[in-house]
Amino acid sequence: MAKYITSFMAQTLPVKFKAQAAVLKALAHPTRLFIVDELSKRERCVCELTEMVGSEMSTVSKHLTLLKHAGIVEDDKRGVQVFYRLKRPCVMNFFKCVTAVRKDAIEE
Amino acid sequence: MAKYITSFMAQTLPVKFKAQAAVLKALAHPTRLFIVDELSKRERCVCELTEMVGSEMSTVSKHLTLLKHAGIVEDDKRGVQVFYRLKRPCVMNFFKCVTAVRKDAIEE
DNA sequence: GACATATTTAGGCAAATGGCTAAGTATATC
DNA sequence: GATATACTTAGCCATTTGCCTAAATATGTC
Repeated sequence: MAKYITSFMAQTLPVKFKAQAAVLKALAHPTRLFIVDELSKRERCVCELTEMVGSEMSTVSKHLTLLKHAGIVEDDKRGVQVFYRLKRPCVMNFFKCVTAVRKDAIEE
Repeated sequence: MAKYITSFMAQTLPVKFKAQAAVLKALAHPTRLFIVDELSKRERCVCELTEMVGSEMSTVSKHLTLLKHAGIVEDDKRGVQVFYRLKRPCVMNFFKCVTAVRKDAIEE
C-alpha cells in the first residue's frame, strides 16, 4: 500500500511541515532548552554555558551550532570568547503551552 | 572537565526541561505535524490519516501512539476504527512563532 | 466459526543523534 | 614566535529513530 503517488501529502505538504519540524527538533533536547532559557535572560559565552550545563565544551558547542542553524540563536566573537543570544525571543512564548500539554500527559 | 558535580544543572534542571523536550520531540516530525494540523480541523480515524500521509498504516499508528504518550492527542475506538483528536488544541498556538523562526533561519 | 477490515505490535535495518576524546583554529599574552 | 585560553571540528561509539514487512488482535459480517 501507498507505494506510488497514493497521497497528496507526499508531494505538497512536507515543505511547510519539514521546516517547522526542523525548528522543533532543534529545541527538543533538555540541554538546548536549558540554554535557550538561559539566553532568554541574557547573552552568554560558550564557557559560561559549559560551566552551567556540565558537559564537555565540545558538546555544548555542538548544541549551540545546531540552535544557530535552526535560526534560534546568533553569536559574535569578542576576543577569545563567543557570545550567544536569542535571535527570536518569541521562541519563549510557547513553553507555557508545552508545559500544559506535558502536565496532561503525566496525569494519565 | 565537568567530570563530577561541576554543574548545578546536572542535578536540578533536567526534570523541567526533560518534560518540555519530550513534548517538543513528539511534535518534531513532518508527518506528526501534518497529523496534528489535520486533527486541529476535525477528528480522524487511522485509515483516513494513513491515506493522507502516504506511509504504511503501521508507521502512522506508531506516530499516533507517540503523540498520545506525549499527551497531545487522544483516541477512542468505534467499531473497527480508532478515532484520534487533539487533546490540547492550544498546541496549535505556537506554530506561527515556529514559522517566524524558520523564516529567519532560511534567510541566512 | 470462517472471513474481511482496521489497527497495533514485533522484528529488522539503515540513518540520525548525542556524548566523549583528540586534534585544529583563533586570539591574546609573554 | 612560544604559550595559554576559548572554541570548533573530526572521528568514534552506543543509543534512538523511522520506516518497512510480517504477525497478532479486535470487531463486524456471513
